[in-house]
Amino acid sequence: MAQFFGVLGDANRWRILSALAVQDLRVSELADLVGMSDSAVSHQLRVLKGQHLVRYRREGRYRVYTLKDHHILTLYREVSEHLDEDL
Amino acid sequence: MAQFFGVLGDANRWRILSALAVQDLRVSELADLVGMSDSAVSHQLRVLKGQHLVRYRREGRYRVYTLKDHHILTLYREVSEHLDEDL
DNA sequence: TTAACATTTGAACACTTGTTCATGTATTAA
DNA sequence: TTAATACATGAACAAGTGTTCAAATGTTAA
Repeated sequence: MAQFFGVLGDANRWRILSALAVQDLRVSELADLVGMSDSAVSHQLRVLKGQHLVRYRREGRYRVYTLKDHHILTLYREVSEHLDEDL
Repeated sequence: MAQFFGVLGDANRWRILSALAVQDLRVSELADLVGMSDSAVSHQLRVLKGQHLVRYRREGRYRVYTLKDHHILTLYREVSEHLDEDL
């Protein structure tokens, strides 16, 4: 449980998830979008995969990553509301 | 957002929140319940307070901590379900 | 088959985080 | 007022985390 939340406790990982919420993407595309190196993105995708938050399919020589569980968006909205109360 | 999730990314903080979900507690009681030092609990309560997850009221020379936002329990349940899918 | 491309992997490093320990502050009982 | 209690705080340290860089792997185009 704590481990799962911990994975969501990083801004770059949220950037990756947000990008994937819009559309499936290759690693290099993700890297460009979120402004990280390919390698850093790859490392983080591994972490996200570890919590079954993303998965990939192979397309030619690319790996196209996709959001595995859209529940995460619900989670995002709920926490947003919680945080709005903090003003 | 990431910061909020990061705060939930620690097992000891969840232990504290879980204990407070049952009943309001003083720092020393919390420390006993979760098996941490008073000081460690105090440090973590500060972190939780920073995200408006707990608050306290003074009672005599004690501080009685209480869950400030029970939404957190909903969050817990939702993530539990997500994690159950990972089998 | 070979070269180029896309991504992963592992080691190294700086940075962050959580705990302990010693000390400080606030509150009440004596 | 003083001593004791309850808790907070800050510094210090170990352990954990995220990034970079170099090298390895897998895939396709030439």
